[in-house]
Amino acid sequence: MVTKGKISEEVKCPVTGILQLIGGKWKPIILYCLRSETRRFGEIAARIPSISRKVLTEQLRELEQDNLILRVQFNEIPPRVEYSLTAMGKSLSPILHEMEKWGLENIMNKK
Amino acid sequence: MVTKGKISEEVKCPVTGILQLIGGKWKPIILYCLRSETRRFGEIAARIPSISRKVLTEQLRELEQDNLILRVQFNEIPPRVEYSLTAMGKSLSPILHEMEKWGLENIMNKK
DNA sequence: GCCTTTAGTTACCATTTAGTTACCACTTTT
DNA sequence: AAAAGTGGTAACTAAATGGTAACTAAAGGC
Repeated sequence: MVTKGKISEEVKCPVTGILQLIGGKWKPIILYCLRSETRRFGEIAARIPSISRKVLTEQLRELEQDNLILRVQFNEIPPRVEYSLTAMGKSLSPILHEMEKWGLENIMNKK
Repeated sequence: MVTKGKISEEVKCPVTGILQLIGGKWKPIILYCLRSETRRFGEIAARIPSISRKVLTEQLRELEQDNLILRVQFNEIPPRVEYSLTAMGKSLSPILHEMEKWGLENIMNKK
């Protein structure tokens, strides 16, 4: 148990704080994928082919709990679930946009 | 072995690419810590108290290999090592700056 | 009757990442 | 003689993350 005491000490660092929300391997990509559109579970999975459904489910749940995305479930058969960004999720878009820009400039045209 | 094939397919996504460089739990904080100044190993460790020396060493090595930071070793006794951002590392600053801004607005004044 | 579709859940295992503890080398200070 | 200071490394353990396979629901198609 290291965390409890240290977090409060370190949350002087705003970067540490945000990493607790979007610091996972997949979360920025998921948010990036939802940046402009509401998408169904299957659509997200199709756009991020290497994520497994289980992990996608877990990550979406965490993002939902952190109030970054909204999950709307339609009780139909077959089921339909739509995900979209909340206001807080949308407020991350400058970060994602900078990441996208950097990626385009530094990775895409180098390979 | 999943990666090889999928990476090339997915590097249409610039966010995926950048996450391979700065996606770890500590890397953004380390880069943020070096954003304006050259710092010694011990200084970085002091500013990020909950990271262990081992993990800090590992992360610094990876950042160095990815050409984001520069490591300069002075052969003195006691030894001195200075880390600073490379041009490529500095080019990440808009991202770090947006993260810092978001953290300040959304986390710091909420708690 | 069985397969398909969708968005999961559950159980279980493997891999990756992170953390702890002890220790080194070398000189100066106490 | 021993401790302090610096930037680590090695061996080991723990935690986080990722993956697979089997299962669910209800209606439609063959």
